Amino acid sequence: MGKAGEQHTAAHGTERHLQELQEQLPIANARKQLISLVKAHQTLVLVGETGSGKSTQLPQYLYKAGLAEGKSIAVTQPRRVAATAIARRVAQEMGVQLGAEVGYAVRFDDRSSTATRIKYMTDGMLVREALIDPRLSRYKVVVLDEAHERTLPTEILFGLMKQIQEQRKGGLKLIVMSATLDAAKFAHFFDGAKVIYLQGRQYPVEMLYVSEPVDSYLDAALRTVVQIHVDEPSGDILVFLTGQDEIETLQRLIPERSLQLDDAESHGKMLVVPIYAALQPEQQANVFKPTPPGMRKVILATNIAETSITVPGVRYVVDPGFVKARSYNARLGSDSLQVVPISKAQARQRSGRAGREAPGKAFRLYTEAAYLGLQAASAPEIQRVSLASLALQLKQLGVADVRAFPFMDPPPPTALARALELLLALGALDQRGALSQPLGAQLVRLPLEPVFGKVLLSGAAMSCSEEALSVVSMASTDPVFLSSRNKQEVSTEMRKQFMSPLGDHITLLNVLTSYMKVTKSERGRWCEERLLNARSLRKALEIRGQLREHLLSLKVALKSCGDDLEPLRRAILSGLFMHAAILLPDNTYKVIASGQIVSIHPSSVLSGHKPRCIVFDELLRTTRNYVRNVTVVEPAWLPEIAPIFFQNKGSMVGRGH
DNA sequence: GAGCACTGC
Repeated sequence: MGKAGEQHTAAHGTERHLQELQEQLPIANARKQLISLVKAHQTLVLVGETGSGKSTQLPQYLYKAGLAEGKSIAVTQPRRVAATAIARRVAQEMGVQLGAEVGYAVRFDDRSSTATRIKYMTDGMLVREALIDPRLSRYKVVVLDEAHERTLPTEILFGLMKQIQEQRKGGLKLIVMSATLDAAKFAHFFDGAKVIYLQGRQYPVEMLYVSEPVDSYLDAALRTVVQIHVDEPSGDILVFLTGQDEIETLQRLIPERSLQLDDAESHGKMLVVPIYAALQPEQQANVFKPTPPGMRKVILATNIAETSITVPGVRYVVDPGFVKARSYNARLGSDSLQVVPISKAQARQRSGRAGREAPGKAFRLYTEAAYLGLQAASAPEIQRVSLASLALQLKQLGVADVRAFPFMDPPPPTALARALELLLALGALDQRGALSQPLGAQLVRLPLEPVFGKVLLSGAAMSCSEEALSVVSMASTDPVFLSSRNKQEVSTEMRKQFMSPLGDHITLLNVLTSYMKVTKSERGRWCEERLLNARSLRKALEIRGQLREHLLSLKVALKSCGDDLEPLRRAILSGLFMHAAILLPDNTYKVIASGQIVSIHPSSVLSGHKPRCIVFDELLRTTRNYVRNVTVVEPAWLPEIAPIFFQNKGSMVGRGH
């Protein structure tokens, strides 16, 4: 096909860049100014480009200037790796032991002590600390980094900080750090906080757009990769795709296409490496291996390469402009996963990946007009997810009326109403809407969605805490059964040895129970032979251990129900009753709570079976409404286990045929 | 009888 690539044209420079903004400084030159600004203002909004050093340098400046006043500086990050990596680097720069003056705290890993004065942590960890100490009294300064990502915990911290600042009357400084231009919004929310811009260390990236919209972005991506390979000097190519399927397709097509190229007209061979979250760790490691001489690496990535993973050596980015995003329908209580256009902020983030080490080029497989038509940023998480856990935490934080909490962007009223209804139905709230004792108070301590917390606590009450621990831990991790189209039959065969006619939860329990009996050194191989995701199982076991500790501290007896799994299934129902469904004559199911018609997902062990009544974890809308992770229950249990909820639905259960 | 992006406590 020679050089017949996409027609790309250069951008005309209409994009507003940080460089054009006033007061922009390299952080080292701004040191004194920053310190005095923090002294003078209660809240500061810091906009820093990539590589501005704001996350590593600023906390050190403030600490050395004595602004912690004997207390500590908390720096939050949305991701564990960032929190731990930055803490290590800062400890090294300051020449102190990690865990002494500088430390970090993330789930399963606490490297902090009473001596820690600069504490890096995930935003969720700071929320956990606030649940115990709502005034965050051990901190003098809180830094909310990557605020533009608008994660659910950071969202809570925004409102909480506003409240604490009133209570502590200037006793707590807040610094909001953002990589994008949302500064005005943050500043406005925090009553006109001072905004500072910091210069970064990023090389220029040339933006290239297609001149006409493309029919198929996958085709266009393939052609563009080949075009770059033929026309451009050395440097690796990063392609953003929406999922495993697309990655596997291009993984097959790129080598086929490159066979048709003469080595003379291109720069050696292309080495195609995939990267996505579900990929096994050993294969993930391939993206970090240096590109062999005379070759060009083509990285096929999901969104994981947008923020979580930085691949070295990338000079060219190919961006089709789409992402697979989850959205939550509060009214129906269902999720859907759809391929949608990215936002301008995401487009900038993606193209920025070409300029980490040298000037680069970004090939956008959409027109410049299309770019200008994208929404500025994707909707914050709070607009897109179930708010049950958030509402529960706000109650613990002393917010009597969660609707009146100072949200930066208020969540949809229906979503908040649904969350409160669910908490009431679970028994986590009393009739006045306060946290119930002891259930509500126990649920808020557990690092689980409230529905799964309820499963666990009911399991404990029904003398099957050991089994409930396993079920809930397995439900909290990524799928354990590896799925790849080519290994389909083997995978199904392997699953049989764990399969239970009682459903997926019991099947998952069987997997974890077997896994726990395997010696540590054998576990990797054991998983490999059975096509099980080793990482998921390792994580499930970690979660299980942590939850077990929680049960012990709640003084809950740890018991096993042995072979009689009825109490366990009742426990599962006691948390998931909103997701109970009854068989209809046409072999579909009707969700009792919402009236939705659903089918059992073909990946479920119950697919093809027709139990009269089921409960499930998740309702996903794709080609149909599918439910996943399903357990068989008895219709008669419904009014026993959730009497208030099923009082008026009794007749419907009876009709269940 | 399909096909799930990514985080986190």
